[in-house]
Amino acid sequence: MFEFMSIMKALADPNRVRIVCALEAGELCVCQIVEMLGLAPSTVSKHLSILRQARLIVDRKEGRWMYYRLPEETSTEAQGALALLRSSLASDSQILADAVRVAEIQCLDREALCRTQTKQNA
Amino acid sequence: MFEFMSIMKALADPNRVRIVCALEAGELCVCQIVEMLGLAPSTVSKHLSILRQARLIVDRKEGRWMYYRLPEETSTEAQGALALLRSSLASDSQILADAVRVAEIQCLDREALCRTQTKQNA
DNA sequence: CTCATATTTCGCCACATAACGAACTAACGG
DNA sequence: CCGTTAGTTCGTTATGTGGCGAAATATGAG
Repeated sequence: MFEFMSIMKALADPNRVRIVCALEAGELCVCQIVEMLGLAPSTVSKHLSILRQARLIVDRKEGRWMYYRLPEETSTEAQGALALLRSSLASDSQILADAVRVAEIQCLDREALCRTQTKQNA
Repeated sequence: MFEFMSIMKALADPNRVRIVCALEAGELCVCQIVEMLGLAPSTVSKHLSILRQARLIVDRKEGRWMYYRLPEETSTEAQGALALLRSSLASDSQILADAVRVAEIQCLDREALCRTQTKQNA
């Protein structure tokens, strides 16, 4: 029950749902998620922490950057919840708009967002 | 997104999750749910209202009593969420204990149960 | 009609949570 | 070393939410 409740509470916030759905396309670093949501980095970091504790996302550190992605393996409850998100929001307008925005952000990265990242993305 | 969020918010409270799971066994009237949760009738009524707005439960009025049950037909999102609850909490200790308690409550005379509550509250 | 019963609505309080900015930590480049 | 950059943690604030009791509503009994 406790684990299930932490998953439900994690997914009871629209910004956290948007993060999870954005990660369907692949891993993102924090600054990219910050740009997508238009929230302060500290706020986004808190959201990511809540999603990670619910085992809905996993992280990977690479130098100064922190990358987040959906887990390959996690609890049955978390997998079920992720499947529910996928089936319920696949054609949601907000989620689709976010996907477009994320694609733009990944291009913008080369110019301005994370300057040092230009080498890696090029 | 709005509908999905209302479902997630509805299921982000353990007492509401307990209500939905209890209704797996069949419909219950408000006073039976009140007895199971041990909360004030006004609190339970609010929970039921939130679940109903999320289309996770439906109601049926019979005289002075209000019966709640799981919907035969509802939104795809709600169906998926109910399925997630079923698969995630089928063997949860709290949910199992509630099922036993509900069976006990159903054996009691309904009017006697409500009369007892009234006297306790008075 | 009036009274009792079952449920809901309202008003209030305590606590949880989402947001921000500031301060802190970690990693890289001089 | 130092300064810069990416993230996190901390402190504060505003809003949301769950709880209760009292009042309101609706129905049935007398």
